[in-house]
Amino acid sequence: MSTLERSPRVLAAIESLQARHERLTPARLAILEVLDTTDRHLDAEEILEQVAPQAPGVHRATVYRALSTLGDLGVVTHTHVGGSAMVYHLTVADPEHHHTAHTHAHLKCTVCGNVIDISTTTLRPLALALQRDLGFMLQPERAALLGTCANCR
Amino acid sequence: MSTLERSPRVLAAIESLQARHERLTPARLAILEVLDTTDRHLDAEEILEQVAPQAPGVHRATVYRALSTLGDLGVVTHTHVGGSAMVYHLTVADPEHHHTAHTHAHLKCTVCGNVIDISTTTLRPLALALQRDLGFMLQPERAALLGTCANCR
DNA sequence: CTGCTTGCAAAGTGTTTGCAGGCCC
DNA sequence: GGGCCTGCAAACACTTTGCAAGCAG
Repeated sequence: MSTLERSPRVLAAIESLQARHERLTPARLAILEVLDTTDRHLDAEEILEQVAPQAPGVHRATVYRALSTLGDLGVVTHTHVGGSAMVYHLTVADPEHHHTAHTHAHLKCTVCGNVIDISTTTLRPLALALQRDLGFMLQPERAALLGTCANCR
Repeated sequence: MSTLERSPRVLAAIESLQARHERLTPARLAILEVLDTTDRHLDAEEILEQVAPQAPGVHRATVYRALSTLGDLGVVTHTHVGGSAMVYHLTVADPEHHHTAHTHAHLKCTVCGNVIDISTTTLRPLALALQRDLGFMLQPERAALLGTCANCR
């Protein structure tokens, strides 16, 4: 009764899987739906917990392997934000206009640990400067910027 | 014969230790000198290796504990650059003009793994924007920016 | 059926901690 | 000589991997 409603983002992810002849397994589907449902950034452990009701018995290692595969496909983005575990989220924002996928960078408050998303457009000037001066091509969606958030100042 | 030459940076660090009534042990001194000597960013394992000749028998756990203490003192800065181990370096650039200590941010190439230092002045516009728009106070020296370096493009 | 995926368990990194003894101040 | 610091070993958090069985296509 819950597998009937599939969000466009999950459908797009499934298409990506099939386009690359990757198999659509219960574990992978459950992970995609967990990532689609949440608005937070989840680490592997949290994903495992939230996958359990949908697909009982899914193993920790399977979560890691699935996330790795989905990451290779570009369906999922992983970010390592200072000190803690890797966090994952869906890459695709809109299947129809995937060229406008709204990627984002991450701020992490070193006090409360919260992760704040910021649009990559905020980083564009910096990215251009780095490219111009150093030939360094920034991947803004994988940037992890540490600091103190407004609440914790 | 090797402990005779102590760089100003190490001397400043020792002063900081003593000012806080922290003890100057062989392990701590050796770590400071290793960090002072190198121009790279070392992780705990590398520090351990390089400390060995100076202070044989120093244990891994001691390195971590010393780095933690030195970090609390502000003498050492630690940065967690995407995916790999924490890296450490001396904070103080110049004991005479410590208000001009040349802090830096870190770029990491996701292909070759190299860490590139950039001056925090490059990040100033971004820092100001984040502060203005979100009240987020960026700590530029702990920023870890991922991307592709000029060589690996 | 074929072989990609999974579950399980074990190993692999990177880091922290409890405890008894040692050494700095 | 008091108490911080260390060595040791074990625990810890996170992630990867070898292998045999399972299921998607």
